Amino acid sequence: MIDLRLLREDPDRVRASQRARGEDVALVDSLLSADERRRTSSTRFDELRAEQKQLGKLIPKAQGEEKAELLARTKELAEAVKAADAEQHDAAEQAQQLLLRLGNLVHPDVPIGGEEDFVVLEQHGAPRDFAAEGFTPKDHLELGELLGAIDVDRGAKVSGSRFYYLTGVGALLELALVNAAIAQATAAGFTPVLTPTLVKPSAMAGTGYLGQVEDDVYYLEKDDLYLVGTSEVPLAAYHMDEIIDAGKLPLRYAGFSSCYRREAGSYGKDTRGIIRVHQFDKVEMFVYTTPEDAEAEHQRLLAWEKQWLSALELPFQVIELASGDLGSSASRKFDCEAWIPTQAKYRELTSTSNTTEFQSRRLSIRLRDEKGTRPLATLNGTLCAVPRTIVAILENHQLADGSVRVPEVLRPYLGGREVLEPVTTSAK
RNA sequence: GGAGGCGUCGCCUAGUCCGGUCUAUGGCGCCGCACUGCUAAUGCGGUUUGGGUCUUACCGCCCAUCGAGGGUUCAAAUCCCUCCGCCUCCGCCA
Repeated sequence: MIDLRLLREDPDRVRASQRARGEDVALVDSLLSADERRRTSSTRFDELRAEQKQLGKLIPKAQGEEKAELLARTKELAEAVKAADAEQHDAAEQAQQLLLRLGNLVHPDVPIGGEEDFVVLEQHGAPRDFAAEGFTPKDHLELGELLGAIDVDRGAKVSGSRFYYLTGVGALLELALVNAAIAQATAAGFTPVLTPTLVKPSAMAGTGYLGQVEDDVYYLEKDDLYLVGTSEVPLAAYHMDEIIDAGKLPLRYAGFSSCYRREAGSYGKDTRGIIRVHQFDKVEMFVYTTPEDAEAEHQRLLAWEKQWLSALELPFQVIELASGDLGSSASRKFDCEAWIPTQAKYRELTSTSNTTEFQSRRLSIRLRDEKGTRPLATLNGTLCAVPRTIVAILENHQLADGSVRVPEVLRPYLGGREVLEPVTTSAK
């Protein structure tokens, strides 16, 4: 949600932002007139209500004919107040509905364009030359099956496509990744948090996930609850309806939770292996800070993501997403993409967004400082999305015999193991 | 799932039975000022949040806000209904 005052004072800026997103520009004018109506009707209600209160005070003191007259007058007034209240209510509701449809303001430095118009900012490490090493790399699923780490067949049998089991070293690898990620985050001052994964509509809407991506969200109708697609949701809603003392900022949380995504409209995409799945675990960084500090914090989140991928010894690049690919809540977004040898391309492993005051306005989270109370800024960034990280590790660190070298950062969490070996006896 | 109790402007709390004198009481905390070698103490004032109005700053004023939403009434913290949350007890259960 953006500031209505800003919309009134500088509608062109909001129009430009909507245009950059490829979203409805006319929404701005609908919103302007809805806001106008809201203010007019609320002023009218205020006036009528003030009169009603004034007259109401006279009634207990009045006597006889005078009292009867007053009662007749106030009765009339009560009708008018009721009507004005309904009108005011309706206008406010309508304005709010429109306001919730508006995306966040796009940061001025964001490249304009769609999904293909991202800009590569940096590259770290270099893809391995398997030809020079004398073997053809296996893909993550083949490796995962050799290692007894990944079982998609039984995942499909039990739960359907895009589900999987992590077994043996696969399970251990996830736990090692999660522990190492939480260790890095904790060392950086984050508070580790295990979150709910079922949330109310208010939490889901507040974080901006009930708009254009609503189809991608699992919903439990019987209980009116949503399964979160990321712990960003419960972490953002954690401080819903609160006012936070500015001295406590920034608040940094490292959430760990399962994430659920319907992946609607992705039929045929990434059907092999565990690149794109309906359920996965993820360590997510989430920060509440001042609007003034938000851009610097965004760079810090990106730096922590780079530190993590570097520690895993993965070749990756950093891209800045274009305006049309931001999602409604982000004003700016950077992804880190790791090299996937068998696909010969970089794929998203982490993503960090500066959502500025968009979520805090929707969730009614404010800060209090010497200037008063005002919305704060929220930011989020992936630290470790488990399945894709496993994909990248298996493929990039594989050896000719199908075993996989363990990056040093994970060894303490795998009992010192340096190499994951193929299992000889298949469980199948 | 069943029965009962509770929800007041940071925290605690008065008010709810019996509607208007509530512009919501008092204490604690916090902020400002005064006074005092310093600290402490004391005194005075302020201290929910949101919307609107106004020279979009200050001051002021108006309206809403007593868990949320409806209803009754000229008038609701107070009466009625629905929902939410917390607590106690019973039942079931990993």
